Amino acid sequence: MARAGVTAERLTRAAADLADEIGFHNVTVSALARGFGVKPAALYAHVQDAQDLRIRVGGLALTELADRAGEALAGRAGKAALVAFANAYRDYARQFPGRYAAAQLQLDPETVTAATASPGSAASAAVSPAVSAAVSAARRHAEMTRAILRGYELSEPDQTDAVRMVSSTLHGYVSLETAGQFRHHPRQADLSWARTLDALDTVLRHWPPA
Amino acid sequence: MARAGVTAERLTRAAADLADEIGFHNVTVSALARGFGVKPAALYAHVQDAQDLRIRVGGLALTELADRAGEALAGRAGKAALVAFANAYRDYARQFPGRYAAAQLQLDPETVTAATASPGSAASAAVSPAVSAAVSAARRHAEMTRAILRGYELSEPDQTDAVRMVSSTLHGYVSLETAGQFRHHPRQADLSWARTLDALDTVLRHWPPA
DNA sequence: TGCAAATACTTAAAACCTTTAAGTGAGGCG
DNA sequence: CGCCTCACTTAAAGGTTTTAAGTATTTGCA
Repeated sequence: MARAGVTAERLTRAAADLADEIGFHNVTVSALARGFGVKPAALYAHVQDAQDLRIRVGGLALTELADRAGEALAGRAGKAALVAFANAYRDYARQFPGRYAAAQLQLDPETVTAATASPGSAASAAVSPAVSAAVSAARRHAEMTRAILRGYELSEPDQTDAVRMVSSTLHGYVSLETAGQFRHHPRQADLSWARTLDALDTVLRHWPPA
Repeated sequence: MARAGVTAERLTRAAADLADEIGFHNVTVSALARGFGVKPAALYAHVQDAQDLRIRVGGLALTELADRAGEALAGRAGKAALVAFANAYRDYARQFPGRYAAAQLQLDPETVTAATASPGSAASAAVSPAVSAAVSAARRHAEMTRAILRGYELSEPDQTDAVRMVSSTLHGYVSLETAGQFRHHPRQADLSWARTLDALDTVLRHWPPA
């Protein structure tokens, strides 16, 4: 009975890799156990349950994505920052579709609120560490998006509105593109993407008054 | 052995209702059978399999959404059309979260390509009718979005790029909002939504040259 | 060094799920 | 009236998650 050396981290990474191969929603505890040459029940020593595992993969993806986006942002400002950030985002989604799907995991609202409310408080003690990690990675994304907008001199509440619009457009585009929605028309998705970023830049420079 | 009167349509509607209640990915053939007071195996007389059922729900949602969007669009042009269309979209997603999730179902690319290539051809005969319905409903959405842009006098390929940007922004916003992403900040999601639509209108009126 | 405690893994089992195949009964139609 | 179709049931195989209890290995400490 040689030990397989399973840990929560290795499990999460294996799940992420598997998700990129066969699709996030096809990843099962059983398949993962097979990959480690171990019985399914063994995994429950490292991970609370299947949902916990999924959330960990989501957290991993959000963290990796934030790291790449952060690198892309380094030393850039204005439109260059926007474009580099957006491309990091899109490239990641195309290279790691399973991870990207995991990052979009809809945590149930109450859990998110609890984790957001007061980190380290009694209320958030009930929240699993995986959820906290995912939520804090999501916050990093929001902060980076806000950092990009510093180049556009928007003040509150316009800045928040603009952060939401930029996030929406980037996420929406990548999401629709990977869903194959842009394959109905011959226009290359790369070109539309470039023009969409041009348009975002334009509207950020000329943000309409309320 | 009284007949329960199950049909594919009733099944689809029940699945959609259940999805709105308990979440799309929690809908099972078994739960659905229980709702009809019938054994799970009975449903396979009306529906190919679970995936077929999911695609039907997606098609139903896309169709309902297209109907509402179409009504919202009637008699409007320019920004009024954009706003009415966008609100129809967002309202639907908030009122029917399970259906909306079903509409986002990622059909696998090859299937979509087959259904898109040549409707009614030998190639698409292999595609299930549910897939065809979903794909054609998706096309209706694209056509309506294009209709909105007629008010902005964009010519190809700008029009296609703009269609993609608008779709992305609307879908992305609704998707992030329902995922609870906008709850981290006190700014009301309704207000950011209105400003996002203002911004979309602005950029469509001043679409940047290539 | 050697023993005890912690822990990685197995076996076993319950409770779900999907799906196919074969059988039964009821309703519609000639 | 009898037959056929078709909605539904029963039966069964095979997959999944998850808990509980047992076994063996590694760790850590005296």
